[in-house]
Amino acid sequence: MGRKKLEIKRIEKNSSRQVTFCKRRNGLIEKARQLSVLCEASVGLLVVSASDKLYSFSSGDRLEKILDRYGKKHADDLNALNQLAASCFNLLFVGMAHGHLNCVKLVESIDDVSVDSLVELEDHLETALSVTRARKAELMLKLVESLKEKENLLKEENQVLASQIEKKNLEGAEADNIEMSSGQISDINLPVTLPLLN
Amino acid sequence: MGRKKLEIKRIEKNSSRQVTFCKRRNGLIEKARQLSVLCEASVGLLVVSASDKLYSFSSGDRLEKILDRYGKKHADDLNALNQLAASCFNLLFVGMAHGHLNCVKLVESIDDVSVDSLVELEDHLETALSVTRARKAELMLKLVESLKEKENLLKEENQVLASQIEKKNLEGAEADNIEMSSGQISDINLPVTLPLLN
DNA sequence: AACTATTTATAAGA
DNA sequence: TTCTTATAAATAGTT
Repeated sequence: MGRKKLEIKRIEKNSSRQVTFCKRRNGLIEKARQLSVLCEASVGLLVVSASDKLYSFSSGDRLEKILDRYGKKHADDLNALNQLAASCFNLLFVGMAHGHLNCVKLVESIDDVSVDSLVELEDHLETALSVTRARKAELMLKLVESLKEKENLLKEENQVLASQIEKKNLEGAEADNIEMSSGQISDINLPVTLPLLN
Repeated sequence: MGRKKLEIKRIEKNSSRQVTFCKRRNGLIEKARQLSVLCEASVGLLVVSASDKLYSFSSGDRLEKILDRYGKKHADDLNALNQLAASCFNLLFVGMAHGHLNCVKLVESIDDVSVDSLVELEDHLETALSVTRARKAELMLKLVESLKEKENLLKEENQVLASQIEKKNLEGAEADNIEMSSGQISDINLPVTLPLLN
């Protein structure tokens, strides 16, 4: 869209590249904004220049809707994960949007000092989220399994009792050889409330 | 760029909105690609449709890989969530970093505002994740409750059966004093408390 | 999915 | 940078 058709490959001339970057970046961000407005879509855009300057756009107000929808949704896991991924990325973009969620802002480059804190942050999050959660899922599964097991035991027990009664009925008034199996009457001792995930 | 000038506000007509979304989304992604090629910039783009479909572009191959990995994965989604969280950070802080995806190149100095936005980001992320977790916990709880209910029904049935047998016994051979204790035979190891997430 | 009249974006030049 | 302008691209409405 200019005086000449431009091949899509790295622009060699330094100044041209810089000018084009500036123009096209602005254009891209504007397009992103328009898309989000016209079509009610969530759009997150992040651009990092060759000189490490960061530019971003995020359509901010969509996030809550997504999360809300997500929480209430009974869709399949993959779909849910997609949404979560969307939310996650959206959050990232939002977070980077330097304050106000709806406007395009230039975020200044991050320096070496912040690298450390970012790495730290990442570690912190990962630690917080990964190990304990896996552990919790494991325990939940065990609980469910044990309940199912218990259910089976009770069913068996019922069958034994039922057959005993039947036997009794058949024996009728005869003198009795009553054999009582040591019935497995299971005691149920479950936590009344389960501590929930936070 | 069309037959008529289009005001930038939500397109009311449903079909038009959808068509426009499709066209402009493709255009946007192509523009993002061009920018990254022409100017050697890192570009990350994420679009979520109103119907929660996810579209994305990333100048590195990281985003596609991440999403791809996701789609093909059948592992438990708690674990997947962890990966996602990690991936988000990787993408943003590492993958996006100017050109070379594995090293973060940073120049200028950080300001307080960006620190704040990072803190905010962390909050948002945790919120997003906890919504998911809460949903999962809810489903788990329902399962556990239904199992417990079933268990109670079986127990009642057992008691009825047991008392029938006892009655039989009393009728049949009165001389015997047979006492059936409802022995606590089975006791399944249950986690009494579940460690909470972070 | 195509088509095409228009609007937009932008490459080059100043 | 920023503006101007010729031209390439994108796309709104239509079929």
